[in-house]
Amino acid sequence: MSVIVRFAPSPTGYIHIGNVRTALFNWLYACQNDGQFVLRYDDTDVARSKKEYADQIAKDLDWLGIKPNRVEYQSKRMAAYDAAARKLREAGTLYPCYETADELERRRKIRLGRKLPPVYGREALKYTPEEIAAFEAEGRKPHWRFKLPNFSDDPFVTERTEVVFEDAVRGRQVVDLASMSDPVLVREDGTYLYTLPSVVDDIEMGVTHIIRGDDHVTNTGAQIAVFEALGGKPPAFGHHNLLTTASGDGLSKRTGALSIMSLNEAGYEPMSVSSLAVLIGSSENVIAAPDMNALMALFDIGATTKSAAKFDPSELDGLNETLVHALDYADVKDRLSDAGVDVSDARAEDFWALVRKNVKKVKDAGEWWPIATAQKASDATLEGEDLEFARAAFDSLPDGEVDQNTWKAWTDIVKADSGRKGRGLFMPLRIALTGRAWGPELADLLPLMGREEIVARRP
RNA sequence: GCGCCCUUCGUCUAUCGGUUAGGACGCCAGGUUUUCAUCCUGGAAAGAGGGGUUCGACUCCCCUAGGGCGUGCCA
Repeated sequence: MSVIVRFAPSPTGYIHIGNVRTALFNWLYACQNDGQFVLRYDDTDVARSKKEYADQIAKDLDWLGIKPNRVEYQSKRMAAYDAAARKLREAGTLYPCYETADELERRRKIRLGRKLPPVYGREALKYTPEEIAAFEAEGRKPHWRFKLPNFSDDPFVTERTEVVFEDAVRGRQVVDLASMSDPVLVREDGTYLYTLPSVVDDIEMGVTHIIRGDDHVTNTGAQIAVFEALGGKPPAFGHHNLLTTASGDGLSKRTGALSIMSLNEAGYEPMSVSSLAVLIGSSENVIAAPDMNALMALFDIGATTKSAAKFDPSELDGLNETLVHALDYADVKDRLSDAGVDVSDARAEDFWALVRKNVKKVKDAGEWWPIATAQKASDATLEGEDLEFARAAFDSLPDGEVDQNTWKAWTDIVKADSGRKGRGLFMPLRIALTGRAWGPELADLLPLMGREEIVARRP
């Protein structure tokens, strides 16, 4: 049986590293098993779902290298859900409830006050036809709950109350349905909550593995019950651990700075984002995988930890740096151009080979381009003895073409003239030439600059 | 409140009763670069607390503390 997985975001916000972790787990699992990846927008909540978000999610996934084999929108599949709901109503497992939100809230509080789990008491199952008629006469519309096959009010009737499933990361899981409320499947306005559409789609789309965050573990019990009520075979499950921020809070949808979109805009490589998202919280070392195949080789859903992992955005910097240091010119040419590097200049390729070791992001190379190739006023200032030293040094620049040997020849002369050496010798020259106290190898930078530029930078 | 899960260096983690508790990132130091960065080498750094069980516990059990998740007409 071929593997079919799905990533089912609700387009109610931008996705962040936590969401993308789930997407990547699914994508990698599908790739490892020669399977299919379905992108399914869970957009049944019409009030909060927006096309803008759905579009951005698609872009984000594409940027990361996730190419869905199939894209679906739940908002376009209402007929299938209607049919499923009808089937459940006929079987008597989907029943109408007329409580208002306020009433339910009141009951929850009462149960809480009695130190009881705040589960729905199935009051709606006991309505008389007269009561229902009265509700309808008031103009009240019902919402519909799924009757969990969990317990009976009759103490002599013993029904199954536990759902057991084997989880790919957490092992054998037991969910006690007795501690859960019958889930609402249909809202008062007739729209569906995610539970029913999700199960209907998983069945109809042939989903074989559901890989998602472990905040869904308890849900899985009810979902398996819905699968069975619909005559479907529950797929395999794998619930990965969740990420928390450094302060220990769960990642929420609104942590804007951590959205994939903003990470992209900040200049991070997609593979550094993917590497961190996939490898953190697993027994694999967090390293920068250069491409998706390398990451796939590292990924093992069974190696995921069960406890929440702290996600530190600054880890991205280190990962990105090692990735960038190994990037070839061809890989970054377009982006260098965007960053202000003149890629029509013959020096551009050498420039990249030299400067990549000194940048954390590809776009940072843009700052070095004018320093390396065009006259740029010095930012840093030299004073006193260093200034005098530098001026004298520039006057003794050797004649002839500036090549890779020039730096050595030049500094040998300057060293003999001034008696300076080491840091005292090089730092004033570096600062005079580049305006910075750090940067690429000067021996290689000089030929890029050319004689005119060097001379023009005499402080 | 109730239920489920979790707790090893700063961080992500390995260990499946007997180890000098290992690795990676970060950090520190040394080396290379006659400079900074890059690169190389080395180092410091951990079993939440308390009870058990056992010849022996990071590992098994219980309690406490801390954390995550769930408990929605959200997904």
